[in-house]
Amino acid sequence: MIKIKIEKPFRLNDTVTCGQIFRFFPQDDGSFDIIIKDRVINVRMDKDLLCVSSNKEDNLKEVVENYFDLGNDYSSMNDFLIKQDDKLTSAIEFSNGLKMIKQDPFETIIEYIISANNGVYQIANALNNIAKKYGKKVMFNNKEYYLFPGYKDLSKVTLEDFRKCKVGFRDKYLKAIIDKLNNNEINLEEFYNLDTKVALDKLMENIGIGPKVASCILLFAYQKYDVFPIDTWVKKVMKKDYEIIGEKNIRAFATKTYGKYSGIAIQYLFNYGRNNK
DNA sequence: CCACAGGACGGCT
DNA sequence: AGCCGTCCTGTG
Repeated sequence: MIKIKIEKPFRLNDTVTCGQIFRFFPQDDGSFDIIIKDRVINVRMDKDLLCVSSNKEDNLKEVVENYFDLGNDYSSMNDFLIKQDDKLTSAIEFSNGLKMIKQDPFETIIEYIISANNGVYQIANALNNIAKKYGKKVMFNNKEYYLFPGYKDLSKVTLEDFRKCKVGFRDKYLKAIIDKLNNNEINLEEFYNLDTKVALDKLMENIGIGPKVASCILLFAYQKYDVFPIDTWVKKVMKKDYEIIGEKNIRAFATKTYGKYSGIAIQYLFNYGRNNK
């Protein structure tokens, strides 16, 4: 067990539950079990301390600080967004301390391909099915967990196998990108350094990845904050609170107003919206 | 049993 | 360029 002193605003609960990640497991004591790449962690806040335990203690502090982006201060981004759109003021005050989680690129790609035309519960279910079948089993606090498999582990998985994991018609999308990765036709590392527009186009060359999915991948795995993933929820908010209708108009508004922090603005809007119906 | 919710694709204009 | 039927699973 390690304890990390929180120096900058951090809201663990909202950060975990606001829709960035799917494979987290709330515990009875209010803590979360979360599967991060090659380990399972348990996290909870105790005043200004983040308490973390894991089945794998090495580099735990570094891994957790990086995962929750604890080293970055979001206050200048927040100031920028409020200056651009004062309607965001209450959302940002409400969500202060919401962090952008840094996720594993491969898992993020699979997560969001599965997310297309799908509900949160089904997405989590499919991911857990895949992990249980093809990922490494880990015992943690007497509970069984499964790490998410890498693309090499999934190279032989057939369309029928994926269907059994309840991914539905997205089976062929998963197989296509996993084959490409195993044939070294895609380099997951290069997206970190690509310009957002170029990276979006490159991701969308893959079947099953459209504008929304590509934006989510860049936002959650590659820290590209200038994307604006437009889903039905965003469309509703834009219509209701901003009287803007249509993807094209929404995108133009977001680019003009939120600019390089568009993706963060969405997180604040969403987190505020879902807690204040 | 039917309606609906949730993005991307592909065929059509 | 834009519109729309289709894909699968789960819920109400």
